[in-house]
Amino acid sequence: MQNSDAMALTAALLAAAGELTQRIHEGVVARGFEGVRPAHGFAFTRLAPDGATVTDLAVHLGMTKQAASQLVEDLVRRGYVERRPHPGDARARLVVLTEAGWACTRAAEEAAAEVVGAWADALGEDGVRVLRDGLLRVAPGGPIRPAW
Amino acid sequence: MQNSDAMALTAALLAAAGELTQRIHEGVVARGFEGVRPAHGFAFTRLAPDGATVTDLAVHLGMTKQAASQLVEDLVRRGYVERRPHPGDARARLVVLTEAGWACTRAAEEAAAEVVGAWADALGEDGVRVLRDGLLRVAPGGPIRPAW
DNA sequence: TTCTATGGTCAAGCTGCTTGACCAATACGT
DNA sequence: ACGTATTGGTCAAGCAGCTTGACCATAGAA
Repeated sequence: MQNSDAMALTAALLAAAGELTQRIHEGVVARGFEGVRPAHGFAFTRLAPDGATVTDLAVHLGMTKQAASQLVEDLVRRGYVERRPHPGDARARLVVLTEAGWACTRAAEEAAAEVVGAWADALGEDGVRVLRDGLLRVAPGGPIRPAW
Repeated sequence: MQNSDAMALTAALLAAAGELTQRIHEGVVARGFEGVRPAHGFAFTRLAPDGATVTDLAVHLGMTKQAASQLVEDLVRRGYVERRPHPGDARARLVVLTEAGWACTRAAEEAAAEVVGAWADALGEDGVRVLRDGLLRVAPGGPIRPAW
């Protein structure tokens, strides 16, 4: 295994991650959701089950809570989430998806499934599974946010 | 294949790409090269063989030529590259690595090989190869720059 | 020659993030 | 109970890295 192969793997990983993210984003936009950034999508996946606090979001997205707070404020203005009082902690506020937020989340999942489906045509369902499992074994809990 | 699996694959890809990039960067810093960003590394891989123009770099990095020009200016100040007159085109300037630039490139390759080596311990050499080949088949020429 | 395209830089502006300061509510120690 | 430290959240200012727009010099085509 040459050193240069390691760089090639890095480039391939970035290319695949970037392409997938970008195409999902395009799919979401094509479904009529404008003004959303990929980062919003990753926020949605954390908010989806039962909502989360700003601090939770910050940890999940790998940014400061101030930045997460700004992101939430942005999503509130766009109508995708709302802040509700937190049951059991008067300091905290529970950020939950609105109906529009849920619709956008579903759109993202559809778009993602579409792209990955195309990948499955090239690699086979098993190939995709192997890919995903390998990645999970090799970088469990890696940062969602890109390093540069 | 569930929709949510597609999102899991996306997350896994970003995690792996982010972790690899980050660890290479740490390895480079640990080898004594400070003030370099991952983006610089990807610039180096384009400059490595025989140098390149600012416009070439911009295309390779997926940014405007103004941004690439700023990046080059930064690298010049740090002593990693220098601008030479372009043989055969008086408008263009050939950006080439200095000795420090080459040293930094080698350091990055070493660091990358180190991390990927650890991955090979978990997946086997073949597993890593399968990973890389799958990625290349699925996203050839994808963007090096992350989408968010 | 003249007209257009290309390589490069300067300047200004914007976006998404950071650091720093601060307030309100909670948890802990005594 | 009380005082102190910790935690959740926001406001404000600043910064890094990128963008758009304008411009100049050289190159290539008509």
